[in-house]
Amino acid sequence: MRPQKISDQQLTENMLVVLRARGYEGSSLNDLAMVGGLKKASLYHRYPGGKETLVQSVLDHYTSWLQENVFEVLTAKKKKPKKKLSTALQSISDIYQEGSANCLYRALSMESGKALYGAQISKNCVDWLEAFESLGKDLGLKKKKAKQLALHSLIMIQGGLVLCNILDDQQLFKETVEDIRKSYLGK
Amino acid sequence: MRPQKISDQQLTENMLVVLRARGYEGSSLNDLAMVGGLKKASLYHRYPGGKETLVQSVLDHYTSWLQENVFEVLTAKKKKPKKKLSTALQSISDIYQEGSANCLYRALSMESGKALYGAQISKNCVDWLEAFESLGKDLGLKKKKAKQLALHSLIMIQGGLVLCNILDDQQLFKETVEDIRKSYLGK
DNA sequence: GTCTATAGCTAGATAGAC
DNA sequence: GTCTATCTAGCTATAGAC
Repeated sequence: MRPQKISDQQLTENMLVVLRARGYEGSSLNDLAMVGGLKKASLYHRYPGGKETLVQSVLDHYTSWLQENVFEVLTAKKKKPKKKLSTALQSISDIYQEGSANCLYRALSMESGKALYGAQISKNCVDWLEAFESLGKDLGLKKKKAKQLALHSLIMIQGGLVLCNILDDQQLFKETVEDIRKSYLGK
Repeated sequence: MRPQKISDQQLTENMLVVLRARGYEGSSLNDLAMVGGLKKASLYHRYPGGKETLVQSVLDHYTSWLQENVFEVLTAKKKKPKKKLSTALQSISDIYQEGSANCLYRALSMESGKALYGAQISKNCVDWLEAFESLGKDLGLKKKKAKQLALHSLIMIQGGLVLCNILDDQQLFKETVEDIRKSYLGK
């Protein structure tokens, strides 16, 4: 048993960089192995199921991070909603690197990835919507308005990321996040 | 000289379906030939430059359509702005098939496609923003507000398409388009 | 203008040495 | 646990028959 060249955690994070930028078909096992300093055959030791399970693992890691740092923050009891919003938006800025990094859900939603991961990505987006809806109710909004704002927040984030990526303008993403904050604080 | 099996126009439109759904890397020449009822070798007769020029041609066609049916509509002189907005939004619903079809710009903005077409896609998005800004001014908005609404419109369309695609909910896209209309009509 | 055949390469995946 | 070597299938692209 040789020592691991790179930890599972670090490897997953490095592969996430490739996957969110190039998508499922665009990311070769060669690419994914290289960012871990490995040869592709080594990936089959860690992921015996091949590319499909490898990407699944990265997707699970990404989703866990969002659940912990965004969804659970927003649905926490006995915390001030303004503070929860602020923490969640900071986490969102972090995971998308101020807009310079894509959303993995979107990267894996081209037709090939969609067939494999579409169902769970869909479910994860529903979790996003429910978490933001919970925040809206916490702020005293009616259910319908809370639902609207939640949907609006996710549309703005996804659209902001697409445009920030195309126009190469991180300021645009920053403003998008601020617009979401204002929409909740009623300004 | 044998007769063409399929017109250039029809072939381009069929290949657009593949490209917007699968992106650059995800669309093989086999796939692209098949939707035209051709073999891939035949594509090299029409596109001697290979895949890169083929996709370029589809992208140009797509951009021309947007310019004619959205941008030029919005910047037309001597037309009522409310009517121009209505026509442009209908065209947008049409080209995205009520949300069920992706934006080609987004599909080609994964890393591989971005290297090839990123510059012109960026320029095309700027054209979108300028066209909607022109509409805003036409409706009597100040320049800053007109710029804001234009950016908001494109973010909402892109985000709405991403979410409509992930959640498989066309009603969501319809509402997104209506939100844009309301944002211009001040409701 | 379209086709078959094929070149040259890279993809995902596996076997087995160390 | 990682590696080299290799398999098969698919990719882009080309040559040449019809």
